[in-house]
Amino acid sequence: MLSKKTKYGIKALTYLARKEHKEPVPIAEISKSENISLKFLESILLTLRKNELLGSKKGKGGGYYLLKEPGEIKMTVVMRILEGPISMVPCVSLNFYKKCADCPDETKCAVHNLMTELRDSSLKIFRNTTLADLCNC
Amino acid sequence: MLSKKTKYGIKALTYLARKEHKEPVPIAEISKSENISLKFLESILLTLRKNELLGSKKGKGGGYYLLKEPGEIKMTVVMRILEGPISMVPCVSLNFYKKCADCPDETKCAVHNLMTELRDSSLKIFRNTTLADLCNC
DNA sequence: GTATATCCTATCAATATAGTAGGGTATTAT
DNA sequence: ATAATACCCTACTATATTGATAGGATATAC
Repeated sequence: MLSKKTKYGIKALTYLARKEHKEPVPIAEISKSENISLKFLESILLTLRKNELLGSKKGKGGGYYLLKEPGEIKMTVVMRILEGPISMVPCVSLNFYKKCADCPDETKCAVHNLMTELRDSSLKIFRNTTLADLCNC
Repeated sequence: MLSKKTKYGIKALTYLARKEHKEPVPIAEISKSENISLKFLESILLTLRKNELLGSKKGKGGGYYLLKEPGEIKMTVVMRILEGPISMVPCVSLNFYKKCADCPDETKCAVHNLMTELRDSSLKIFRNTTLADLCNC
């Protein structure tokens, strides 16, 4: 299952991307528009800022804004920040690889091979999709 | 993340599929060979039996066996039994559809559209992969 | 200085996961 | 028949994650 964190994060990013002007958008505005709990959204946007997807401005007239053009933001990056590894098992992860304790030979493991295929197809989609693509829905 | 339940289930099914003869295989044998906790594996095989993927025979010389040819068992079926819906969000699920409470228009939802694409590519893989394919690793 | 808004930490209830424990029941070989 | 084998079922538990909520600290515009 996709976590609400990721779901809300993508929705928030899309909301920001749809704004043509680059002025900071307050959390409350996104929260209201997208029906997301304010405090929960706050922590999500904080994560996105710490991972250098968003910039922020404090005080009156402050809020969050994209640091790059929507067309420059790939979903691989977004997914890894919010949801974690693209792979469903650590033994096929490119960025978070970890050997299975129970599995003597990865190349002969059915799970490993199936999940490798799955990861490849997921990666293909996430790599070829940017925030800009998601705005044209 | 893929649950251990699914991981172990697939490994067990593959183990059974690799046996050429059709004699029942005791849980203990699979458990030992695949390094899976006996009791946990027991509950997994029980699930697979209840979902008509496996048959069982009690008593001495008993055990579990496949009810169909490995080439007849698609991974869509296996995954839905063990892991649940293929889709990462209910609003794009074919078999477990549920509308999102927070989302007024699915067709304009970035998450919905991204996850639909993802589901399609996952389905394609699971539909085109049978147990027989996983044995040739 | 006050209203606005982000930033940061801590807490919490609910749920799922990955088992473990222990016994009960059915079947089969002998 | 009976002992051995293996399935069947229920309940429990420890741990982690999720999806929040609460409260205050800090920065900025006016």
